[in-house]
Amino acid sequence: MPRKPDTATQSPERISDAEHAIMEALWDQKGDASAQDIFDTVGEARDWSLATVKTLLSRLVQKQAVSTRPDGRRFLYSPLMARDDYVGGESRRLVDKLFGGKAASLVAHLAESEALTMDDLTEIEQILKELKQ
Amino acid sequence: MPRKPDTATQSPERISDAEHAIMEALWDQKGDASAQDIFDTVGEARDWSLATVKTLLSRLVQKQAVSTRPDGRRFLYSPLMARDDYVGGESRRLVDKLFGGKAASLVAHLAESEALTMDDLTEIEQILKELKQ
DNA sequence: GCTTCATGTTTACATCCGTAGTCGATACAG
DNA sequence: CTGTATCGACTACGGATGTAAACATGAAGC
Repeated sequence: MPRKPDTATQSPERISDAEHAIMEALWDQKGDASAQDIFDTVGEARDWSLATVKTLLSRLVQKQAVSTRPDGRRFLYSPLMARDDYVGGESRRLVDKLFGGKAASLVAHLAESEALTMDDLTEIEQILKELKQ
Repeated sequence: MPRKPDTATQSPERISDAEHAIMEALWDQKGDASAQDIFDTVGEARDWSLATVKTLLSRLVQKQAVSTRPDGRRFLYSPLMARDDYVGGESRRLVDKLFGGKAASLVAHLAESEALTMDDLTEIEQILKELKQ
């Protein structure tokens, strides 16, 4: 199976769902955070053990989505990927997969399926107005 | 976002990426299709063997996303899930996961990240206009 | 100096996913 | 009737994922 070199742009290694939760915690935390910090942030909510958090963190490090900096006995972790980039990437994936790459189709779908409230509509109009001139 | 508890109809079992490709073929095919038909449609594009297509089909049947109808010695497959529902579900998942459930935020992001062309913008405006009155 | 605690590393394991080969039954060619 | 092409069912297998325990090591208390 001659696998394509996977987007020449090195390795944006796919981030899993559980890993994403960790990333969110890191993005929140603004600045470095220890494994314990992350655990305190997401452990409760997701009902994860500290061990699980550690595993996810090390996988993220492998995937080069998170960097580490030694701080005495432990590590401090910080995201290597900007949240915006991640969000953008995921959004694009969805649009490509389900809407033939046309973002406008997504919006159309959201609108038609009533996933958008009247408030949303107004808000979007506002955004468009600003963007357009 | 007062969203309903997820279609009371129990488990819409998650559909994987590869499986989704099969679903697309089924949705296209309008009407029943045999495994061979599906293979002819997606086999080439994804470089899958007939065996792979069969496996994916049976997994989809298990997940109750596809139904079968015997036709002589073989089966005819047809989607049990409407494409719109699938698309809506996936879109919602993304919005929930990355935009705190606010669809307008997604649109805002697309706009700001220049994922929307000027044409898209105009098109969306048009859609909104129609939807709004 | 030991005991204990915190911390990263290694190992574990069930399930899912992508991908496909093999098997048993059947329809069809001759 | 016998060989062959088909078809679905079953089996396979490596890698990813979710979840976590066991382990090694150094720090810190006493």
